[in-house]
Amino acid sequence: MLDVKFLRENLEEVEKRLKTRGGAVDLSGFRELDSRRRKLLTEAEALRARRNAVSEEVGRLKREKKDASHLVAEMQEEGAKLKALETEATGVDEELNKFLLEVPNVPHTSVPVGNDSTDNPVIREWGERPDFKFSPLEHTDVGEALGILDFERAGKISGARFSLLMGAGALLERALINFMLDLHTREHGYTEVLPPFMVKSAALQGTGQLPKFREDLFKVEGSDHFLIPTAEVPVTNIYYDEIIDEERLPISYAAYTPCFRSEAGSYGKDVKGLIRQHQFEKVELVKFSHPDSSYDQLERLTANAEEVLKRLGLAYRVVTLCTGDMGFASAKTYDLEVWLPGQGKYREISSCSNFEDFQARRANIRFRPKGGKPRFVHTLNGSGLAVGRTLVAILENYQQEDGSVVVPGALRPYMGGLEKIVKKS
RNA sequence: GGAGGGUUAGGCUAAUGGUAAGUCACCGGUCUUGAAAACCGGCGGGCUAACGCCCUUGGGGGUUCGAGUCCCUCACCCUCCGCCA
Repeated sequence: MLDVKFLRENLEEVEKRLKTRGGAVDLSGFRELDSRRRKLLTEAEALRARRNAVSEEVGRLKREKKDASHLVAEMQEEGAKLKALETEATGVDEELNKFLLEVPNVPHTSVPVGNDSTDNPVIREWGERPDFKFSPLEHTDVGEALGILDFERAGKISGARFSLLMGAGALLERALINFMLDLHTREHGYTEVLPPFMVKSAALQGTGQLPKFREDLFKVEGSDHFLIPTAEVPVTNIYYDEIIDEERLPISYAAYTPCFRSEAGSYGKDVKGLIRQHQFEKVELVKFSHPDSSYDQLERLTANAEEVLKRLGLAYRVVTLCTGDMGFASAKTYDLEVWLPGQGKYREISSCSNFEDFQARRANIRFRPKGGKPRFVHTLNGSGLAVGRTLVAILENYQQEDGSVVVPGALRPYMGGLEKIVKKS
């Protein structure tokens, strides 16, 4: 959510910059709503001030055993006026709030202007793409041939966009989770968190998924619970409505969770394989930062996610999302894209964002500067990494001509020393 | 599921229906060579150039001239019982 005062004072500039995100941005209603709200507030406050003064006078008269009935009668009338005014003010307030909750974050000045993913500049590349002496298969073919991936049977159980990992496939997934968590907690200074996998709507509003993106979520029937679309939601909301001691910043958390997404509107996209699922596993990195250093923290967080790919020996590139491709709540986002030889493309495997105070304002997460008033923190997060897609990358990059898959060295300690996944006879 | 107790500002804690008192921590100041102590001030949010004014006692609603306090409702926490991995 944007700061009302900031919006009031910079409306034209904000509108101009939000337009670069593409889509419909209409802030024209703001001025009217804001001034109506302020006018009603002033009127109601004046009435309340009078009521408070008169009530005090009534109390004084009663204590002195004097008659106060004329004042009481007067206030009974005034009370009705005040109530009407308050009802109207509450209405306008709700309208303004509803409006503000749907306004996206303002892109940082360093974000390139562009329309879509084709305008995202590549800022660095790492690693060698493997050179195959044969035509590399997609991960679905590799996995199904090895008997470690089963989409048919997953379909019987849960329908489309679900998967079944068997044997070495399930072990590989578990190894990746443990490897990533160990790397971030032991070497990058993150504290491990295992949060709830269901959250209430207030938490989703805090991080920005609600109210605008309800259709992307799975909701539990008959209660105010949603399945988390990412660990960002429960982990960022750990400090919902809290004031954090300044000395504790930055706070860095790493969390493994499954993620659940309805993928509404993505029909026909990535229908095959593990790339786009209703349920997938992810290790997420979340930071709470002092506003002065949040962009340094974004660089560090991104580097921490990249380290996973480096240790696994997977070629990747880093792109800066242009204004038209950024998420709703983000001020700046880097995507990590891993090379998938089976598809012959780079595919997103991590998305690292600085939300500045956009989420902190919604979730009321503040810190107290030395001797000063509480200020909003900056929140950041990034995948470190999407586990399912990492498994895809391993199957495609480490596949052998005989159909086996070599286990990257970094993962072998997590797989009982297994060096190669082969078909079980 | 049943019974009882609870939720007040960063923490802790008070307030016969009369307009949120105190305390600890923290910040600033006076004093001091420096520090501590002591004393003074500040320490939830909004509006205002300022003086001030308004809001804030878990959420929502009601009664009342006036609600932390009374009533209704919801949420969460604690204790006990039942069920349960």
